[in-house]
Amino acid sequence: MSSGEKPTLLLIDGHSLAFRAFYALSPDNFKNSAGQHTNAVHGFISMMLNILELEKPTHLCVAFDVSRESFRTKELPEYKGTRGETPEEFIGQTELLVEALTAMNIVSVSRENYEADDLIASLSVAGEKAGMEVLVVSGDRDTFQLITEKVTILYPVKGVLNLARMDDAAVLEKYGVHARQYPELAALVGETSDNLKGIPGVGPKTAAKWIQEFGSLEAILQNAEQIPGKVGNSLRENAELAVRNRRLNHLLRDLEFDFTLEDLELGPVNEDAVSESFAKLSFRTLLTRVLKLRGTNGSQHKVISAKVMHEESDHTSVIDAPAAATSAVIADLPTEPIPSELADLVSIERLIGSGDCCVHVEIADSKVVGLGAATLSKRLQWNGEGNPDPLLETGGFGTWDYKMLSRNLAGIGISLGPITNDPLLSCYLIDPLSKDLNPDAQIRQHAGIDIVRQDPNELLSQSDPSLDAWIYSVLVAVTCPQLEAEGSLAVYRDIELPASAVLAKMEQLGIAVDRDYLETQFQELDAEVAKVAQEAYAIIGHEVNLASPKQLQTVLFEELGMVGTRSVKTGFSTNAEALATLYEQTEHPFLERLLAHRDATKLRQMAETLIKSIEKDGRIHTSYSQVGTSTGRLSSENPNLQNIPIRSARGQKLRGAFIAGAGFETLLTADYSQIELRIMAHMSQDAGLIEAFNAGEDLHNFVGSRLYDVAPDQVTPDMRAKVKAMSYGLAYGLSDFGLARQLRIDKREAKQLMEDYFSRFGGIKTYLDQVVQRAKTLGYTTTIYGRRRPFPDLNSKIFQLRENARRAALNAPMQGTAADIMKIAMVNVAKAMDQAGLRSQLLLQVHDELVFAVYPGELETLKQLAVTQLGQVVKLSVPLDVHIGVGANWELAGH
DNA sequence: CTCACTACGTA
DNA sequence: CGTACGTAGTGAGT
Repeated sequence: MSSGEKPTLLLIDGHSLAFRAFYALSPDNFKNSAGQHTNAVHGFISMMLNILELEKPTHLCVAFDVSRESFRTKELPEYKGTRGETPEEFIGQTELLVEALTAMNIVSVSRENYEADDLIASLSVAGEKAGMEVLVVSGDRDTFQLITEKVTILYPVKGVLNLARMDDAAVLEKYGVHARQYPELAALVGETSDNLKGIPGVGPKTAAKWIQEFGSLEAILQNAEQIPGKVGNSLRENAELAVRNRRLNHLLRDLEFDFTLEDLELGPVNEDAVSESFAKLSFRTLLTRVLKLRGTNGSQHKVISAKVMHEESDHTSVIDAPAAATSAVIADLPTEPIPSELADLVSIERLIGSGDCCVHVEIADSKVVGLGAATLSKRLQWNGEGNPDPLLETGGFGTWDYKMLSRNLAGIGISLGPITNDPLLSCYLIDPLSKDLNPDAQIRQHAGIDIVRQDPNELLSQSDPSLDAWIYSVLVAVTCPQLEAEGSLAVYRDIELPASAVLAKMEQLGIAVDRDYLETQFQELDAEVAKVAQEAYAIIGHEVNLASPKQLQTVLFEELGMVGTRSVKTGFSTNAEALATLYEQTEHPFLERLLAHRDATKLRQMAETLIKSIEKDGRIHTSYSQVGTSTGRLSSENPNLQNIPIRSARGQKLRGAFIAGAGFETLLTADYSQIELRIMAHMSQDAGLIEAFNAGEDLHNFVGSRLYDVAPDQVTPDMRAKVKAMSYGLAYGLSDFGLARQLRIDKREAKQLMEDYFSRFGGIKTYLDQVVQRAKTLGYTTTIYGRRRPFPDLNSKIFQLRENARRAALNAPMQGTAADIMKIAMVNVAKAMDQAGLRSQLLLQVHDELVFAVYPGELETLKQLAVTQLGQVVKLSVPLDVHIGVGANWELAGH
């Protein structure tokens, strides 16, 4: 251990980690020669080594429970009583683990009557007092009470390999209370895993709210009379439960030990001892890792890893044949040794030859820690020496999920250069419905190659970036010719690839938001929710979970005796449409409150989600999924900025939170009006619809005038609404039934409307029928740019499936073409802005709308540029109409 | 803890 | 019995 480093004490809850390891690895795969299971021991050591590697602690101690009995079970016999029997295969492994730890010179500790957490708590305090940083690995949230500036909990989340760093900020973020308050929250809520019941009706949210309000559990209990409602009663009745829980979850911090902190220091290991111990356990791969990580005070030269052997050569070491971890199939592919240095990779052409080079990058601790490059026949791997960043910034290679990599690299100050290929995108274009868009699944599917990622004896796979890079190369080599054969290579090269670079930038920019504004909105909505809920309860005379369709069914259709309209699986629907119908029938005031409550909770939740999404830069960075839809559209997530309310006045106010941000003048939106209907007009070549778009008249008025044989200015709002619904519905495969339901007219009238429509605009029907027919024959639909979507269900014997497929098929070319056009527009806009030297920024895409931040002085230029670029993407039989909006925020800039 | 279901916001 | 999405809450299951 280098003396300059800050001493760091790592404390591990032995059983907690051993159990996780036990469930992560199959016992069947891990037995020693005596038939004793060793999966928990193996997994534990592997995970421990992983933590040692990442955290580089100087001191380590592992604490175990002696048995289930402790002073806590003496007070409360049922404490932790819900824990099931220890699995048979686990028995004996703790002892083996302690032995192995001893062989590695690692101190393990346990004590009669105390739990491991008490030992950890006491050691943690001791370590902190001695000026050390302390890391605690424990799956027990009670340890959160130990968190201080110096003490961090590594808490296992989802999966074996993930440890969340819980410090005070993380606890506050996740639970809404400070770490020191966490046990008070747990005392109120209860802890199922410890068999501790909490206050009935009190969940983490309520508990956090109270703690925030009163400051402590004690204060809450003192002021219990002030707490209203059911939960208030519950609290008063069960106060002693909380007190008991708090007593039980308090960890002892003053236990003393017969060793000193110095005894916990990690030093070199005795190779023979570890070797012997691991031999008993039949572990082979772990030995290498231990010795490499810890160093040995035994014979120095026995352990030499493959990579070390090459170190003498240079920065980049040639990898010999693909690692043993890959399947035999890979060995069939030609490999040749390439003497190379990092510099050779920078002049990428030499490596590529006629093939395509791909890279795979691994990032950890804000650094590039792994870099592999490959063509079909060559694999190079960086060994960690020298700086690979310039290579990445030069670009000129392919990689999987450029957009994600670009964002991750940007996060650590590296700007990824332009790329040549992204097999994620090519695989998506081949099968936009694919459920498993990951490299291993795709190479199995497209090239029949099975990638075996890890030796079953190894919990933590050794990373092999060049293998990943090689997989990408294979995928590029297989999918591009297929795309070419299908006529969709241009969609890949000219649309998706360039769009991914534009999207990467948009994601990184994010959009500025006004946090105070959003918080005010949230507060208002929160008050409204509470008010409306109380009114609703008063009307029906009792409380009910207004968010529970099931409970609402009881209230509406049993207690209030209403007659349901639409049926869903659980009974009658309680959705807004059904409630509206019920309201027409009964005018019951409860329905009003319920609808208002739904509205307000939905908006409140959105406001909350948005607030939580604001990053340190004061902006919201959504992620666009370029492979998330079957039609070619984008989707937006974390948060979804493509469904921010606009229709209702109250909802629209949320848009006011999105602003241009410091240094920018205003927001500008550019949207295509009725783009899908225009595409329908073009594709169908229906003379009536084409004329409608070229007439310069309001579209729906024009169509209405044709349909009802009146002058355009004689079309009533009612007529216009019907025509509009009809026009849009067409593109979705709307039926007379659906049209009738939507317009609340009878089916006969709806049917008549459709017949009239088709008699005036016959080309549309012909076109739609032809789309479906073609899709039935070919098995897929295409957009005008060649994007395909397969339709396996179009010939299904099951009516429902076939019908669903039919409607989706007739819509896909229109929605897909619109998506293509918008993506091209984005690419062209970005390019034009660049060429014009504009400093304005493209920030968001919402299917048919783009949102820009306008740099001071660029408003007119940008307006012109946007109109031009969006409008001239493609020449159709009807013009592409672009509408511009300008305003200080998204609400004002909207249309 | 995960999943299906219901609900609801957008284009 | 209208296409395409993402998110959140409930309640029943593991």
